[in-house]
Amino acid sequence: MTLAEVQTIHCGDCPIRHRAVCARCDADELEELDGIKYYRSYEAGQPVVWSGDQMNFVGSVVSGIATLTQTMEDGRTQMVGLLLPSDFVGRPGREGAAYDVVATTDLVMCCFRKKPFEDLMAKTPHIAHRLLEMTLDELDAAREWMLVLGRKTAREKIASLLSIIARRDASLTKDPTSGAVSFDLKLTREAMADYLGLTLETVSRQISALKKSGVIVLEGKRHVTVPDMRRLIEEAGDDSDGGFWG
Amino acid sequence: MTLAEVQTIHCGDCPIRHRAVCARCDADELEELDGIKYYRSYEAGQPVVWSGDQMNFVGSVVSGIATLTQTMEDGRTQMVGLLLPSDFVGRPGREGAAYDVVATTDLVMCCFRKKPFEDLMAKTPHIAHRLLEMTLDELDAAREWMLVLGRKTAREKIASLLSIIARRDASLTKDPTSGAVSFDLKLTREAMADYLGLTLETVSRQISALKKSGVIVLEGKRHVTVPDMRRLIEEAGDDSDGGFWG
DNA sequence: GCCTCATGTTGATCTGTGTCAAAGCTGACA
DNA sequence: TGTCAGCTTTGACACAGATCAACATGAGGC
Repeated sequence: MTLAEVQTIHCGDCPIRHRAVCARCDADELEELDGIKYYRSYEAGQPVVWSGDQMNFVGSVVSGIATLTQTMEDGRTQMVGLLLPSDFVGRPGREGAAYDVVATTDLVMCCFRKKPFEDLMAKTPHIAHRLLEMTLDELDAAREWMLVLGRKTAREKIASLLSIIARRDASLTKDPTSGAVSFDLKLTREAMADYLGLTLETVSRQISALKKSGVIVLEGKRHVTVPDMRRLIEEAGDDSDGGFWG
Repeated sequence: MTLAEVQTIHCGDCPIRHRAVCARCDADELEELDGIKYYRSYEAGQPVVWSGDQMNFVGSVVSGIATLTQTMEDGRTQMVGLLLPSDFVGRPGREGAAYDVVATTDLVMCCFRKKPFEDLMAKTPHIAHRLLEMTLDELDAAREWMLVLGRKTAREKIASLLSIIARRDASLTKDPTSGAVSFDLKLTREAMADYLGLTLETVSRQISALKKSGVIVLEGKRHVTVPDMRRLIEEAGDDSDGGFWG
């Protein structure tokens, strides 16, 4: 299924609106602006927007996860953001996207084309304000990540990523007596390397090192338990009070 | 002069409005919203907002330059953004700023407090839209910089920074026959290192290396001439078509 | 002029991370 | 059951960039 073939389906009842656009407004605002709400579906691995394409819509993730990546000609790649449900992407009217957006799971987005989006912005100032807030949050997160990329050691980078995942991951479990936290790493070592500006070998080695010093406990390759979050945060250097994942 | 002592002066005629907030709207919009426009002045080196302070206003730079930096307890610092005239900063109502904002030259800002700012956003949707656009531009620039920090070599980093400065610097001169471009580097080697996640020694060495291979010509320490921009962009790996500086 | 201090350059050496290579593990599938 | 492919770990080695140190340059003040 190519980008061109993606179905565009009108929807009269977008489940995302209360979390995303309307998170701070009265319930049913959007329903009154009929004809401007759409779904789009993408399969895992499919590009949502490819760097250089016209990005002619604004979309909010309903379900699934997408990654934002930048790539150099020689193949070096850097992940620059994640889109989780309720996050936004898109610059209607902007020539050429700045980075690739790829669905890493099956993905559903609620999309607005240029004109309806501009109408929406003009008619509902509180939605415009909420969008600005969300964008500023993303900007803060991106800037925090710049410190990780520019100044932290490999070990600190891994610890930063783990502590941010631990804070953000909704499916995490917490042991009430010990306070230990566990979660599934949904990333390959290579994906982690792309977030952190490292090689996958270095990621693997540093995870082994954190395991050996007892900061984390691994079951299998992907299930992580953190016996003491403070210890992990300490390893991260400190940041870790907001972060890349929102 | 401490932050608390900064004068807050009502102004009825803010010269920045057409470049910043109103860049895409009819001329005199702001004049009709009297009583919500302010100036603030800062001396070079003075903090505008210190990380952890309440950031209780939104400000647009009228003149001067400020830097945004993040610092770790052990002193490692990473520059995460620049504020040039017409740029914005601030999150009214947000507890604690995410990073330090410091005036690096004498600085004048046009500021809005929380309430007037929210009124402005509500009453003038085209200004709200313009603010969103500007914030999205900054987000794109931050993400582009993440590629530089995470994946580029020292030499590529220097070339990236120089080509971005060459594109952004208003005071640059261009030789009409040869196409050579020259400008003054307004940054110390240390500041460049903080942008690029390097040490100042590495910055110095790589500048010398670029000079030796003829990509740039130096007069004194700070005046740079680029005989062939394509050559510099090639050295940068490629990105360099938007960038950190706006 | 001379001193001082901030900024910049260069050299020698060290080290963290990349690179290349081999082998282990796990789940899918025939 | 065996095989295969993708992911992960681990080792040996190389190298880019950090660190430590010495010296150069240039502007400002006396």
